[in-house]
Amino acid sequence: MATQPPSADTEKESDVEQQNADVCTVVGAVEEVGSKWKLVILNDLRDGEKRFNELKRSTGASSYTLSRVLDGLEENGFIDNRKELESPVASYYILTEKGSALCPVFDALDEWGADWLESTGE
Amino acid sequence: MATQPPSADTEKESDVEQQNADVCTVVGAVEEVGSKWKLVILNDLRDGEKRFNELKRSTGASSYTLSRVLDGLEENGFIDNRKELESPVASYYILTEKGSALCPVFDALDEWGADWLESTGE
DNA sequence: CGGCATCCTTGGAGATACTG
DNA sequence: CAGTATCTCCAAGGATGCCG
Repeated sequence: MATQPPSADTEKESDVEQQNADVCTVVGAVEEVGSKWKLVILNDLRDGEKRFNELKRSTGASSYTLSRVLDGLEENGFIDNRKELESPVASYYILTEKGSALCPVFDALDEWGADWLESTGE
Repeated sequence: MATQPPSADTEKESDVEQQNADVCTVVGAVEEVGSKWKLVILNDLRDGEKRFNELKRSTGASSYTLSRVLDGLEENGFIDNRKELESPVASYYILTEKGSALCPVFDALDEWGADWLESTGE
């Protein structure tokens, strides 16, 4: 794939631009959910609906971080937020279709981890 | 593992410690390969052996970053480095077993991306 | 060609405190 | 309980330059 015409004289590092933006869907996927917390939180929501503080406990994220990541995930359509204004307010987070579609990824990750994480001597 | 006794009066955010370190293998896996470049590079190496500059082109990472991530990946046993001291030096990177074992993850990621990335309107 | 040393900018993320 | 607002810190990562 001669994607790089060698004719380019100004072949600086800054010239790569965004040619890697859509190399393949994996890259795109990574760009969207490639951060630690996003993965951790989404994986945590596989169990089903969870509350803010539940997630805080299970993931270990701070309120600040959790709030932000949750916000981002909702914006990108990975999760859905349902608020109940009853007693002292309760908001539940749950995976959307888009988010649930990531389950195979987590399964694969889980399987890999089971196979290699232990023997690596963390 | 009741690491968090609800009876704790000093329930500060800093008390969570590492109870999330081994919640499940997914978290562990994410800790190891949860960064953008690691995923991107590993995915790129699925095609087979590649040279430094090949990776630089295809991933769009700078030499500095690439070098570092590659180094980390090698340390963790994901990839293998073969250097040929011929003419102007050539080093090839290739996935190890451990690294190849991640392929299912990338496949899942790829499939997900194909399904959802386009319709999301990047 | 491969890749390390340096500088510098950004944002991810924790601590803490405060509000509805 | 569920956030939001700040402040701060540090690592990730890009740009450049240089060297084997």
